[in-house]
Amino acid sequence: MQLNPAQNNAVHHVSGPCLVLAGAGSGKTCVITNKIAYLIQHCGYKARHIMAVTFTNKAAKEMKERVGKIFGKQELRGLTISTFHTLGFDIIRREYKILGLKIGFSLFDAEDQMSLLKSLTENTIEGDKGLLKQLFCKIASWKSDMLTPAQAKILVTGKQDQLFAQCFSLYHKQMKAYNALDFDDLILMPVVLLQTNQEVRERWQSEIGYLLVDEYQDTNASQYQLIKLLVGERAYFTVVGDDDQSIYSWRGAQPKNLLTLNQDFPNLKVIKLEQNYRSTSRILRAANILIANNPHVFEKTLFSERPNGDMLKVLKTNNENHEAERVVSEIIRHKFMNGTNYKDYAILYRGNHQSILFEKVLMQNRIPYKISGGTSFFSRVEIKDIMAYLRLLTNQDNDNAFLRIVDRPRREIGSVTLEKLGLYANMRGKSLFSASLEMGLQQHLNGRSLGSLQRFTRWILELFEESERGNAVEAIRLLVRDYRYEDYLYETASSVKVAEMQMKNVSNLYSWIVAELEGDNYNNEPQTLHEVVQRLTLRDMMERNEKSVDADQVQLMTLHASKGLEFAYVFLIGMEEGLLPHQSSIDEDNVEEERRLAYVGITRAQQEMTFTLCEERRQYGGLIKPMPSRFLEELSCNVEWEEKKQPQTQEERITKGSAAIANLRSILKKS
DNA sequence: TATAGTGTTATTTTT
DNA sequence: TAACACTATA
Repeated sequence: MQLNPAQNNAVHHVSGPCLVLAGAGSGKTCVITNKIAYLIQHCGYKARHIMAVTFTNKAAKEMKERVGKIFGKQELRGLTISTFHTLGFDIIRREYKILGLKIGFSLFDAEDQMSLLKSLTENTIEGDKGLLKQLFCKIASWKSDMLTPAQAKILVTGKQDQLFAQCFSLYHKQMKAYNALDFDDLILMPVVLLQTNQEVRERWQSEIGYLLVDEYQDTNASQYQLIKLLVGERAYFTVVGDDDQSIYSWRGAQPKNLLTLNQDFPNLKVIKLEQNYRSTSRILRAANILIANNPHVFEKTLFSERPNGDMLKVLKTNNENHEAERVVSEIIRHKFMNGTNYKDYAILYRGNHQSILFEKVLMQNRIPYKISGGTSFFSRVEIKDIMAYLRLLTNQDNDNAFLRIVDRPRREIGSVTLEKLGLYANMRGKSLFSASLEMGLQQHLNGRSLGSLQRFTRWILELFEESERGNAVEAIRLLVRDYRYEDYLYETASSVKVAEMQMKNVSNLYSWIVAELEGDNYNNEPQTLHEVVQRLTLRDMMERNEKSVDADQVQLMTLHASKGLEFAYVFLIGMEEGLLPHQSSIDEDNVEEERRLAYVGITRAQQEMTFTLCEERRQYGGLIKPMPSRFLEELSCNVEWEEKKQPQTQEERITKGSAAIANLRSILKKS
C-alpha cells in the first residue's frame, strides 16, 4: 500500500512522542498498522515490546486482523493489541499480590454497580432513579479524576454532594468486601500502582518499548495518566485522534487531552492527515464548512481528490411516517436505477427510538435490514443469570450474584428469609453466602427456610470445591445438570419460541466456556474458571468467533455507532432542532458535540448524502412542528432542498378506507 | 404469586 | 403516546 507524505511522516517518526491528527477517512488505521510493521521490520523492535491500545474489542480485533495480513504468526508473537480495560486488567492480574487482591476477584459491570448502589442507599436515596443515576455518574467522575472517597469528602461542597461522597465511601468499602472491581478500577488501580511503586513502574516501562493509542480523543483523565505512566520519560509513543470526532464527552472523554499532550511533551511531533480517501469533494466540503463552526485547537482542512459528486440532498416530509416511507422508497428506486446492493445504504439517526418506524416500513417492503445496537448478548436476562452463577462460583462473597440467583429457579427462598439473612450478615460483616452457613443463623430462621437456603449454598460450595480441584469443566457440567434452568426458562418465558431462543443462548455460552477451559479454542492455553469469567465480563472472547456475516442488508444505526464505518449512500434522518442537535444538548449549551455528531454522520458517506426532516412530528403524545436543524443552514450552498409532499401514508389510506367502510355499514344498517 | 392498575419518563453506550 | 417499572390486591 502506497502512503502519502503525511502518512509516511507519521509512520517514520519513531524517536519521540508523536500525535497524529487523523481526519475522517484519512487512513489512520492504515498508519497504525504500517507503523507497527515499520517498528518491527526497520527499528529492531520485538513484537512483544509493542503495545497498541484501542477503546473497543471490535477495534482491537480489526487491528489485529490488519496487522496479521502484513506478518506471519511467528513474527507477531507477543504483540499486544488490546483495549484500555483489558490492558488494565492484565496489569492487575499480574500485580494482584502487590495490590492486595485475592485472585478470584469479581468484575462488576454497570448493572451490578447500580444494584449495589441501590441497596446501599435504601435509607438515603430511597430508590429515586434520577438521584441514583446522578450518584452513579458522580462516582464514575470521581474515579476518572482519580479521587479516593476520603479526598472526595474533603473537596465536596453542598449537601447533596456530601451525601454522594458518603455513598462513594460506602460503595468503596462494600466493593472491597466483595473482592470486586468495577470497570473504572481497571484503569484506576494500575495508575495508582504505577504512580506509587517505582519497581513496578520501571518494569512495565521497560517492557513496553513502544505504545500506540487509537481514538485518543476519547481518553479520560485516568486513561491519559495510564498512558503517561507507561511511556515514562522516554516517551516513545504515537497517539492517533481527531477532535472533530469526539462524541463521547458524556462518558468522560476529554478531547482536551490532545492539548495537554502538547504541554506535557514539548518535543511532541504533530502530524496532520488531511487527505480523505472516502468521500466525494462535495461531501467533504460540506463537512468542512459545518465543522468550521466549532472552535479548534489544531486547525485542519480535509481535502479529497475524488470527483466533485452530487449535491447533498434534503428531503422535507409531512411527518415521521412519510419520512420513513420516503427514505425507503428512495432506497428502492436508487437501488433499481444503479444496480447497487442493500448493504451500500445506511440510515443514521440520533436516538434509537427513531429506528422503529423505519424498521416497520422496511419490513412491509420486504427489504432486508440490520439494526446495530439494541440489547447485546450479555444484557440478556438468561445470560446474566448464568454469569451470576459463574461469578458466585468463583467468588462466594459476591452478594450481588448471590441475590440474583438464590431463588432462580425457585428454591423457596423468599424475601423474608433473605431479609433476615441480610440482617444477620450485616451485623457480623459477612457476605450473605458465608453467613448462610453459620450455626448462629438457626436462631433467626425457621427450619424449613434454613434448609432450602443451606441446600443451595452447600450445592454451590460443592461445585466450587470441584472446580478448585481443577475440574472446572466437571463443575460446570454438574451445574447445568442439577439446577434445571431449562425448565425454569420454559415455565417463565412468554412463549415457547422465546424459551428456545434463550436456551440456545445459554448452551452457546456453555460450549464457549468449556472450550476456553479446555484450551482447544483457537489454540489458546487452557484457562482457569476465574480467568474465563473475568474475561467474559470484559467481553473479550465472544467476539473472536463472531463471524460478521456480510449479508446484503440496509444498515440502521445511531450516529454514535456509525463512527469508524463507511457507506456508499447515507441517509441522516430527523434533521430537526431538538433531535439533532438534541434538546438536552441545546439546554446544556453543548451544541458543539452535536455538530461533531452531524459531522461524523456526513463523513460516513462515500457517494451520496441525504438528509430528511419532518414538518410535523409526534412527540410525547403531542404534535409538534419542529424547526429545521441549524446544521442544515450551516451546510449552506452544499445542500439542495427537495420538497415533495406525499399524499398520504399507506397506513392513513388504510385506516381512512376502513373508517369509510365502517361508516357505510352503519348507514346501511340504519336503513 | 400472578395480575391489573398506577406512575414515570422519554440521548448517545463501551468496558 | 407508549413503554416500562413498580405496587396494591385478590
